Amino acid sequence: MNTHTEENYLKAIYNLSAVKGEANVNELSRHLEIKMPTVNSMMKRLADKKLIVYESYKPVRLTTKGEKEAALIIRKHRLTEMFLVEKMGFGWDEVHGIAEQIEHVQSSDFFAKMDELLGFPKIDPHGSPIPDKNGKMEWTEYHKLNECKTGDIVIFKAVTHSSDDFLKLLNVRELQLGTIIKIKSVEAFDGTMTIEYNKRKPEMLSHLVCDRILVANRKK
Amino acid sequence: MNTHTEENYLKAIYNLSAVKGEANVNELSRHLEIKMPTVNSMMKRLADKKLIVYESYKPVRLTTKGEKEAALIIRKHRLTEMFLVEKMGFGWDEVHGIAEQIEHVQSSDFFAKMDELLGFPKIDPHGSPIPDKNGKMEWTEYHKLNECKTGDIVIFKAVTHSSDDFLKLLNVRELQLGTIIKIKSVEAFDGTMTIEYNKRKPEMLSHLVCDRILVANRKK
DNA sequence: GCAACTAATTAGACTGTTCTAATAAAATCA
DNA sequence: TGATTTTATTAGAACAGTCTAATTAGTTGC
Repeated sequence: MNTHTEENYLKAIYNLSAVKGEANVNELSRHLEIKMPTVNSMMKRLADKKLIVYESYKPVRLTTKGEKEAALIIRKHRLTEMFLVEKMGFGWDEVHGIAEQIEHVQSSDFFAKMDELLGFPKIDPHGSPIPDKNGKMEWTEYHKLNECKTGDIVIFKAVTHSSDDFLKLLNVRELQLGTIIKIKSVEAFDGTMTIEYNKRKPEMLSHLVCDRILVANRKK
Repeated sequence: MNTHTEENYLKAIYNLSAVKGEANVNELSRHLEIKMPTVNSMMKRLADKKLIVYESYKPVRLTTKGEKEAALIIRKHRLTEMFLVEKMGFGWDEVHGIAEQIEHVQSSDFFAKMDELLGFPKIDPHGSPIPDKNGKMEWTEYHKLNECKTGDIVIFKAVTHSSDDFLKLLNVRELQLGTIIKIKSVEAFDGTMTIEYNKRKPEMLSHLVCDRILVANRKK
């Protein structure tokens, strides 16, 4: 008996927890664009339902049950994104908002069919892993482009944020998942990187952009 | 700024109006499985928004505005049903419930893409016409199987109800849209029809079933 | 360690959507 | 036409989800 609303709270807690293992009311409020007192009262409700662990004035954590529910919503979201890109011809910068609506559809058949038609994908169009039917998810060990040094050659594997504007910036520069990137130089002052790929002329990427790009060393 | 709820009321009024041009509170209540006082108060809200014409103790009618909104929701519903059947491999008996959820997605791009991928279909998997982007819909002149006489040969064109059970009954009997049906006899007492099609042995269909099957004379 | 700031909570209100119980109007039918 | 049944309405309550304003608890910086 999940409401749309509850699912959005769980998803937000899940995403924020990914970094620190917990989320505080203030962050949730900003992320969901819902005022703090509202978030606060919802935390009590989620705690009553044993979906989160909540004590006054402390950050919240998902319970095992809450984590599983959140992961399954994220599974639906990411399967949908993949379907929209692979089977319907949308761009990776167009699918987030649509998937946010479709993820709330209550029909396991529907998502099972997507999964099957896609050949049981492990990642979404942004390189993020798709949790399995039990809510288990495996993050391959990537690192941020930011953390690379001059001379490194790496493969673009995923983005950590999927905002329209960010993805369009990458589109314009023809940077796609799988692109092999060579770091030509790193500006000491502000972290701006100059990179080369696809035999194009060098591109410069700001620190903020490099912080949102995940890469793997060029082996496999 | 349509809510999910409002859309469901409009759709119900639209569907009930198809027959008589108007709908009363009692019917709406049964159809939506929402109690009469709730429906009643919603009628006032819809009237305030100029979506329906409502006077106490009288049936409601959609305004031009309300009719257009309803038709556009039905467009989304039927496009979705067609997509689920044609592009995802669902059966015509499986798609109604899923489409009821997806029809509320707010993204014209999403439905435009479906429409395009489907080659701009004019009918849904149950033979019902899909309203165009302006909410205009054309019903070809079909008649009920019920109204046919012994000896008539007709083509199965559409169903007037899409309940699971009804469609499964047709599945079991291999009755599909396009099937050419010959009426062998009609039972005078209860209207049961004996029909023949696809070179199978004759089948008997109850009056209720025949009432929900729309057919065309066998010309075009 | 206190002042100032930030984060979190409480209290109370409002909207949307639903309900039940009671009442009233309209329709039916004998 | 008057009694009965059906349909519709009003009144009032409830819950989910949101808000603002006021208060309290923690945190940070001298």
